[in-house]
Amino acid sequence: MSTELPTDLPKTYDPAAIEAATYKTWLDEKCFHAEPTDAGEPYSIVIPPPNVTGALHLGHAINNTLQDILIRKARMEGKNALWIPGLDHAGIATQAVVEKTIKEKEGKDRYSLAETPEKSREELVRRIWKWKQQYGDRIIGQLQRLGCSCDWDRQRFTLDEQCAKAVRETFFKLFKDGLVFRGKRLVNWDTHLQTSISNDEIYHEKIKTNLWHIRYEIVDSEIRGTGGSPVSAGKDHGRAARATEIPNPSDSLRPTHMTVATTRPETLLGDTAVAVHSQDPRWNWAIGKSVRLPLIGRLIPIIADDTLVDPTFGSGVVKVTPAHDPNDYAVWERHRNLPDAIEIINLLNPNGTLNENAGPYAGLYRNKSREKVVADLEAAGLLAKVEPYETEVGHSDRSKTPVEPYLSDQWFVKMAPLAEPALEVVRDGTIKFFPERHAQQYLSWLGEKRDWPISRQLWWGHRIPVWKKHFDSKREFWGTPGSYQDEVNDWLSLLGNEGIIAVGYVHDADASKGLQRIYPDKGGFTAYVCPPSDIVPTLTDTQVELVALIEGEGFTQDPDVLDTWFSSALWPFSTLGWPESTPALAKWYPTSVLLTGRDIITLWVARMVMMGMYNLGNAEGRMQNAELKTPSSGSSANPQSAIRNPQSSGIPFAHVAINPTILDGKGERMSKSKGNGVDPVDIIDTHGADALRFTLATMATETQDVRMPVKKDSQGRNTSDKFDLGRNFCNKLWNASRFLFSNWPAGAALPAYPEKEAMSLADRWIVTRFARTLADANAAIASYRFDLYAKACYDFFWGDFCDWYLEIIKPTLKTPAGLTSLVVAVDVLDGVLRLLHPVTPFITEAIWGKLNELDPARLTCKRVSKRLCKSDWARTPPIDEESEHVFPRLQAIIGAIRNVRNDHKADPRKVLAVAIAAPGEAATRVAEANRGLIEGLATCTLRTLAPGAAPPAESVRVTVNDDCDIYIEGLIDPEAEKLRAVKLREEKTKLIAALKGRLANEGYVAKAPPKLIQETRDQLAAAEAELAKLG
RNA sequence: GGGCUGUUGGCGCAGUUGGCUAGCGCGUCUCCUCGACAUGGAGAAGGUCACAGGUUCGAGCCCUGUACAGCCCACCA
Repeated sequence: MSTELPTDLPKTYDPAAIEAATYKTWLDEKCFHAEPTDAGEPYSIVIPPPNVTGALHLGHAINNTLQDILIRKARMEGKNALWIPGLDHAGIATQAVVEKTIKEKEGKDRYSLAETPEKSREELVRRIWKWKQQYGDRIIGQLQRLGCSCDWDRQRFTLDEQCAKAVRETFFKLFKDGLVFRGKRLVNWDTHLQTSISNDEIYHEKIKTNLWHIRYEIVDSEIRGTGGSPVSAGKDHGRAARATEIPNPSDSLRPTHMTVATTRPETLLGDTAVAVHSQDPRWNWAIGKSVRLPLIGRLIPIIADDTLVDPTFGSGVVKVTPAHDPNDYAVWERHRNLPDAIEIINLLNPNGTLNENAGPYAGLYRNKSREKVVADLEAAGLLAKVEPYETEVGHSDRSKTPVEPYLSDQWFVKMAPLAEPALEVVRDGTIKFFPERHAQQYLSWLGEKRDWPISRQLWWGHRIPVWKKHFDSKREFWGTPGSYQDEVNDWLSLLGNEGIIAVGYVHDADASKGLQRIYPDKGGFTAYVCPPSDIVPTLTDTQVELVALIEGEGFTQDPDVLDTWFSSALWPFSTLGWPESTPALAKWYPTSVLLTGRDIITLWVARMVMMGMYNLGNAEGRMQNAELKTPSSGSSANPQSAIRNPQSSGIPFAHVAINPTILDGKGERMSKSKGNGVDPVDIIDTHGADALRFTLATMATETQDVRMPVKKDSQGRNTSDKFDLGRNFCNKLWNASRFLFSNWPAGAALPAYPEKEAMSLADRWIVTRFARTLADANAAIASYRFDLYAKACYDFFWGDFCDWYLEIIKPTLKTPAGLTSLVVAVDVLDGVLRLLHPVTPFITEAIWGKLNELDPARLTCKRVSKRLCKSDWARTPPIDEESEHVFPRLQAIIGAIRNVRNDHKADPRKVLAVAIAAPGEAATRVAEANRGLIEGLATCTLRTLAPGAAPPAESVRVTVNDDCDIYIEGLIDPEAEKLRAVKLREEKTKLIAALKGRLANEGYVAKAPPKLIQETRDQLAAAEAELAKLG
């Protein structure tokens, strides 16, 4: 492997030469594998499982790089660190992609893959598994190229057996607790394929049609109640202002009709209300009255809905067809539990024809029904106006036919009881977001507590473990062998030979009542049963006999599958073996942190918290929840009890770190569907994995998105100059190491680390700087500021270590005296390698190997493992405050001399004579003691002068550190010198004016901290002294 | 429509509880191949911190408003 590096390292770092071999070594030596019995406190992360839809892009690369930084650091800190990798089956997206390729290659749709529908389903699922294998492997390959230190022995897939168990357990638990229910939902219905489709599969087409204005007659009778209060979601619409308080037109002026405009007149057959704005004086007097529905004469209420209705638009009246329009459906939902609740009427058959609710129009297709309705309206004189109109109509991507909003029965999860505790743990700080502002999105979304529709009309996913059977009568139900009602639990059960094989509820024939715990009575009903998860933990293989028992009774399984996010929500514990109580679960749950993008805070993060608390919160956790909800009641409540124990609350993680979104050069989000994703492997090929990782880390600021302009290289790969930053840094690291190695004493081990007294000022300074850097880096990573971590490393290594320290020790390294510095330098390099390893694992591991090769005795030290990834995190060396204070003064002297040289265009090789008049004896001694350092870096010969001594003739003066004069001889360029003096004088004059102004401000002198005022005075004095010297 | 973010030298970005002459990388300009590195070294130029108010002794930072750009979610009878 990489330790077999050639003794003469190549001049330029070549990532390709070491990356693959290094990664293989890590795998071979199981460096990333963790066992619950391993030593160290637990530290764990679960990967946000990438979709198997396609390959990873840079957005995944940044997310996984940051996770790897945390895991590698934790591992080096001696923690029992586990990073669980895995993939998401991504229901809709994956099935759509595979169906599309089948359609393109074979011209078949999913129903015609085999002779029977059931066989076609099996065939499609088989083919998607094949796809999953192919893309899953590619994704894993990408993660490994990136250097991710996942425990590959624990790889999971959201559709694998273990995840299936977690899904079954959770579903049954929810079902049993009455949190899964059957409800109505508008879906996008493809009437041609007779299936629902997702939003992604809809394209919009501009259609020229008409806007029909239809007159509805106002009827004075109230259908129910008083019309209720205006429903308003907007915070500004005053609830206080009642409709009746608004002055109305006098009765005689009130119109007798309302005119509504619609592009779909046929839907009026399903209207169940018309809505107006509560503050609209034209109409609010009518709230609570009714209108007569044209053509069929049904009376429907006039309601107020300030969310739906924009009083400034059109007539200010909107017809409400809850079953056939998403907005109108929202109206129905909003009013559902209010006095002015409205009906919901479905007009559509699955094939797109109107059903019996459409009365005389039943059986007609969309266009035919529209024509007839319009004609009938016209005949009845109820058509006020017809104007041409252009609108966008959603079409199914597959059948190319218009999509209908269609009311269908779906399974839902009741959110309110699950959401409340999940809200509480974020509100009370048990779970923290980084950056904090992202908590807001979580809270506002979860706060709506909208029930979660979990069934999907797909074949790829966890099939819903519910079987149903329709019974015509109670008698028929009791005729089913093994069926009985459970008196205690209030549900029905089916008995097999060995006990209960399923429990469930019955569903009233009246669909609007939903699923309830009622017993079959008159008429027909549907019974829904779910086999308990302890006897049917998965729905595969071994459980088929039990399933057969249920089906033997004439029950059929729901054809739908669960929403992908259902299994994703269980990810933090399903990956650790839940529902079994495994050692891994005990050790690593809750996980330490979740790193993800902000777009899935709602879809994923919130649901993981909910399901974690629901499934793993124990009695103690729940009790604490209860206490928190009523803080005033407990007189003896001590403040400590408010801090919830993460273990008992069941939360899946305490920290949620949100990484920025990567946008392309045009500012658009990278995604597979847009095709603008950049494969990280392309960047790894052009720049190396470490360069990619390092650069991505510097971009992980607290901002919400970063732009990544990419270009094609000569071989057609995507690349970007941005990654030069990381590549150059790696090359610098490589060469600095190479330099130290080339100065290694031949065939000898290094001497012991020197005592402080034996170290030079520069030695002590660089060690101190490293200590500061390490502290900064630790703090940065602890707060998930990966950019600050990378920057601290970069500035220290390049700026301090290479530019200053190595340049200082370079001339002396071959001398015996220089050996001390070499020892210090190598020790700092050792620390730097540890510090950088989490972000640039490959190159640091390679250099580490070389270091061990040169100094095998190192390996006997406890802190050094043969592999850097298994070695200890850097430890903090002592701080030397004196060097920290003095060394920058020497840097300033050198900088000033270099500056003057450059201004005078002196030959860089010309050794100048320089005299320093340091301000005091101590300063003079420091200059003397570091004469070699100054002479070397400023290319000069140095003598020191007593303060105030006469300056050498023909010299250029420059003052640094306020009071240290430097005289540089041998520069004969009066013109340049004059320019310099003029510029300097200008600067000082300006500065003096500013400082004087500040001190003249009475408020400043009176209120600013004294230390600050003194500083200002000192500066003023120095500036005035300098100006005086300039003459 | 709701939520969020950004606006700092040519470009891409830092700037942590307000406090010295606002930093970094790329690019530009001058000089340098002297044995770690030209994916390099030494230096330089370049910014009234989007705009308008306010708070303060003091504002890139805090408050209010405006403009522009963008992201996420929901989408118009």
